[in-house]
Amino acid sequence: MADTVSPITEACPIVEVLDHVAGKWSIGILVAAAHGPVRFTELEREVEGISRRMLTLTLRKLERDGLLVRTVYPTVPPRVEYTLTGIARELVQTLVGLTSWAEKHRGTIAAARRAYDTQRTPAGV
Amino acid sequence: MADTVSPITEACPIVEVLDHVAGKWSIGILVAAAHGPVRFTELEREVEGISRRMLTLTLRKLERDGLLVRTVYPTVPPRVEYTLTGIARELVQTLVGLTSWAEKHRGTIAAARRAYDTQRTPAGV
DNA sequence: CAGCATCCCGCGGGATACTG
DNA sequence: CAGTATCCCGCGGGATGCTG
Repeated sequence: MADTVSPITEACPIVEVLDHVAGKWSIGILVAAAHGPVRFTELEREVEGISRRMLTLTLRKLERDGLLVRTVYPTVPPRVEYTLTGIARELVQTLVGLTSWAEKHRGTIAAARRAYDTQRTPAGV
Repeated sequence: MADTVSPITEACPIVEVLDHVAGKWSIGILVAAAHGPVRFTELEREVEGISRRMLTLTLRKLERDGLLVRTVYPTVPPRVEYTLTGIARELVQTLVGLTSWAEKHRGTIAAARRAYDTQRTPAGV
């Protein structure tokens, strides 16, 4: 997404954000991890539908971006905890704005879609 | 992205937002169209790197979601203008928060990445 | 428990060519 | 000018199985 550097992507670092947050599961994980240190299996349960593979990959990505801290307790069986960093917490805060927008307009958008679809399919195709 | 309805996606309409805004070009187009009614070819130039195909597809999607209004002037040659709707304008406003976050922390994130990569590649692999 | 490795498939999206 | 249509490929991500 940030491969081609265009004037717009330069002026618009939103693209960068989306890169960190992209993928089907990043945000879900961030939100799920927001309520405190959380273990791998906890996340696997809370972020419903995620596969073990994608959980691992996404956690690594978030850790690499400095959004998550991974703490390993060398016990048997192993215990690993993930914690949001400060900037990740800020990010989650910021996402609340988006949430509000979505909640506020979800009805409007749904209606717009139906209108559009009805218009484009007048007869019962 | 919103196919499987999980407890989290229910409680977290961010997923919905991202669905409207998903894709490589949606946000770029919204931003480019924010400065007033804009024509197809204008967008093609301003959103650098976009193909005609993806421009069309993304415009249709945004129109369907009620984020963009498409106005056709039946002249020769044809003239088509795209305008942000109110909710799209609100959305763009909201995205500013994300922008700020990105600008504020881009350095930190870049550093985190380098640290992570260095750690995982100690010798000169 | 918390992973990593492998196989596999769908679809987002690029390149290209044609049209009202 | 503003699209549509077709072909094609990479990669995000699901399923499954193995390990320290």
